Amino acid sequence: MINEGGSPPGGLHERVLSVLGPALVAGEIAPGAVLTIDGIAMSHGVSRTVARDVVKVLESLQIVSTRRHVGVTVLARTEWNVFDPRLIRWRLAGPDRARQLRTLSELRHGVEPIAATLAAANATPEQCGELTSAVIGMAVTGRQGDLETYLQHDTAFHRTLLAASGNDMFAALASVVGEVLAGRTHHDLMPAYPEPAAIRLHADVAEAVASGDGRGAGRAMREIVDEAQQAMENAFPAEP
Amino acid sequence: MINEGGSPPGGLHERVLSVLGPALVAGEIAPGAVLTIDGIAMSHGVSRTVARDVVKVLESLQIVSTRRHVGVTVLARTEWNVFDPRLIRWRLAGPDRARQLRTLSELRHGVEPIAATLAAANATPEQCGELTSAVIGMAVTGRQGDLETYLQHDTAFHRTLLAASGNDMFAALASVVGEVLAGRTHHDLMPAYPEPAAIRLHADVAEAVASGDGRGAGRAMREIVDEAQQAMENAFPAEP
DNA sequence: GCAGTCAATTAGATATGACGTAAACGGAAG
DNA sequence: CTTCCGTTTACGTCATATCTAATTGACTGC
Repeated sequence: MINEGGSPPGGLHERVLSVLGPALVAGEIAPGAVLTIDGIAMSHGVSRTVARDVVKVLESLQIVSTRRHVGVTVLARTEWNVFDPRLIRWRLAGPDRARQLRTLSELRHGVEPIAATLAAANATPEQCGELTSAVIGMAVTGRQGDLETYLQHDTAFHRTLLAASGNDMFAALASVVGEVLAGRTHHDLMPAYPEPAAIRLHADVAEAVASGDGRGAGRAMREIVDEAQQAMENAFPAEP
Repeated sequence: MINEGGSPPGGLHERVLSVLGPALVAGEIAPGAVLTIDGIAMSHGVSRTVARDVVKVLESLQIVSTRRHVGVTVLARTEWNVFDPRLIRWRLAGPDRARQLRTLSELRHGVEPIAATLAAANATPEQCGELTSAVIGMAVTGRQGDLETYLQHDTAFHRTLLAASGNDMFAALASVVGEVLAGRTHHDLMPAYPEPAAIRLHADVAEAVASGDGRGAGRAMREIVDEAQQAMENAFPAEP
């Protein structure tokens, strides 16, 4: 193929995936629907090789399953690997955004207090330093009303804390928490100037972690996520 | 290829994957190591097509990344999609088993109380029924010391509860919780006869969920997972 | 002697054609 | 009407060729 029309970014299959994936998670191709590899190849103007690659990835996300003579069947949402970052990104980009944010927020609500407690036992001195400098950054930019930079420090704080928990799976949720935080500030769910109380609580967490006070760290973090959860529920009221 | 030596199970690439995957998560092929698709194809006696499929899956798990002229690089563990059920299974089957169980147990510790609280608001009458019948099953088989059947009812209880939370991601953790519970009974971490107190707490959760008492459900569930976490930590003391 | 450039090499990415195989469908036989 | 077998279909796998990007190293110029 002589590359008709210019080929901008990464691999071909990524381009196809970035079309098919969102379409699937958005429900445009409903569960139970059946595609064929040749159909995918033709409708996207790529070879079977690429279509196969794409299907392999979707299969590994358990969004589809393939069977001979049947084709590529879209699975029910309950089968999907909803923890895959790619899937999360697609859902956040689609009509499911509000629901996904609520879901992630609830997950965060469960995980972060435990992570804080564990961090108090496992954090390295470097990580403690990162936590406090993140808190300082939050305090400074918060007073200035620079919400964007505030968000960066906030995200760094939570990422460091999750990593300090010493639990792989918690650490892997850093990007998810980042999404929730970003979603909040970019949806005008933050006051023009962050609550000094919120910053104070972050400082409490950092201090408790540094002094090995697991219970205290957990308690302070629980207050943080309680408040965040509240804001999220006010913004996106639960639907039936 | 005329199928030399008999091909028992699913696709070829699954067989290769079931060798390469465990080897990677076990650290037999250390992060930073570089493989080649042709090498994989040859060393497993399959075609490049199959090797490509395998690499695509490993890539989607973010265990490896491929770059031209370089090959297939094993990524650092921090990059891995540690929530993928396949990855979890491989780790549970390898030398990382104890650590993975502890990790999952901590995750469960965070998630289940929240899930119980949410379930109190969202559970359908059918789900409430399933919860109570699971509790009854636990009580009966517990008295008889039939730990295997007890485990089944216990697992069903937690699966139903997670599903009833109305949160996709919590529901997806059902298999993880199942692994933790199974790991516990199959490692002789359970008394010969389950604590009546534990069964009582499950009943409390079911009752609180049925009556819409979110705080009560969360509190009772927290006691359950606290106890479980304790047992897990006693069995696998934290290492530096 | 060092830096910048270009060509050769390498290995993955893609395209294509062929064959094998399992599953579903349909017609024929009992 | 049921059972069985052949046909069809679409994925699984293999093999080969070409394209493309990235690395390496030699070559040139300051």
